[in-house]
Amino acid sequence: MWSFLSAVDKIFDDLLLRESIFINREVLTHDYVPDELPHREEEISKLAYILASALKGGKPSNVFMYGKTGTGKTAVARYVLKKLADRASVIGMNVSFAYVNCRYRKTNYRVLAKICEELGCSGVPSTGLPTDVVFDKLRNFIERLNRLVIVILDELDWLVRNSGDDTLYQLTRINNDLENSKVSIIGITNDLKFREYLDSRVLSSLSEESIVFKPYNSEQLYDILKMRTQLAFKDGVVSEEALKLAAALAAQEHGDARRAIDLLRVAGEIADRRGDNKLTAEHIMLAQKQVDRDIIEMVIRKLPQQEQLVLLAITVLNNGDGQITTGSVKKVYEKICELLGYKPITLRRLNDILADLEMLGIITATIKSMGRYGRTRIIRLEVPRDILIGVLSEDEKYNEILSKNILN
DNA sequence: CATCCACAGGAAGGACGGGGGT
DNA sequence: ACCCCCGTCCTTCCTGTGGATG
Repeated sequence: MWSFLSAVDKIFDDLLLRESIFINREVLTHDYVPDELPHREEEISKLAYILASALKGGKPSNVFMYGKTGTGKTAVARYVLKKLADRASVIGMNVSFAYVNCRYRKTNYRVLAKICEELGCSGVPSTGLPTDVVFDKLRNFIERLNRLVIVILDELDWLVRNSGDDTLYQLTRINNDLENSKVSIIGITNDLKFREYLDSRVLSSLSEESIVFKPYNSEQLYDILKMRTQLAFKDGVVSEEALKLAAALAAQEHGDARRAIDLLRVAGEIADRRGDNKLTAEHIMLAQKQVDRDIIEMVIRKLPQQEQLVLLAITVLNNGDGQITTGSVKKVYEKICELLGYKPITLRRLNDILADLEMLGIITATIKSMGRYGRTRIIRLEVPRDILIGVLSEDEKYNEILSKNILN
């Protein structure tokens, strides 16, 4: 009894006294803008050079920034603009910024509404007004601001793919109707092919200047992690192997710094939870699995019902052998609808959903011609099946479908 | 070499809920 | 109270197409 109690006490003590290995976890979150951006000196000076004309009262050229995810595009933009704002306030100059991530606001109206919000132009509801009315409102507001306005359109490809480039065209021409103010646009995208979708007039005016961001290599990622580690963790808790492994893993993922930092943060959380006072390569390995899983689960949970049903059909088919085609998905999907009592959607809509799932990276689909036997998409699941099953089976009805063999 | 399969994907528009201006 | 506009899903109708087959 005596020893039992003390054992329990020990557990409680451990839990209560357990200290975090973090000193500042915020440093490893996505919104954190570091004071230094290692290995992006060239891009920073290029952007700074372009924007510098603002300080002399000119209108900076519009800039197009390309590069894969996690290559520092957004960080560089934020960093340089922060410096510009600091300098501008010293010399008593007025500059305003509007940052919009088009991935989450991919319609013309929503992008304009967000710009209004960022600039402090009130009276624009989330819906209800005609788009051109919002645009006029925005333009008049900017004119009254009497200053330079820099609009950052991050992940611009999502807007254009979803809603075309009309608003973009209007934005690039807004200066024609402004007397007292000027607008510069910084477009950011990780889709290099995206230029092809743009109207040539929009493209030429948007890419007066362009900056290409190369992926980080393993050593550069190591430097970045090292720097963040010093700010985020207590001294000496993160092992060298852990940092090297995280850098190497992220380097494999097209040199994605965001990924590397995510790995470090999640690994730290795992270590904390387990009460370990050192962050080792093992924690990084665990984090690697966790990070993938988290992202996929979140995406799938947010999918509209019909998209989930289509994904369910693909999951079911993925178990069988043979290629997954649009036709086979449709058959299984309709079977599922029948079993669950839903009204199935048409083939045309199904096509759009498949394209959507592909955009999200859940599947890949390549169009293949079978000659006499028609043309179809060959569909492949791009996420581990067990994760899909894990998320989908949270829903009782989906679980039922997954647990019985509905093929043939 | 034309044919023809099994779709791909554009265009137009409808239903519906959220939210205007007047 | 009225009508208008928007975004989201979805339908209907449609034209386009790579390449094995006859």
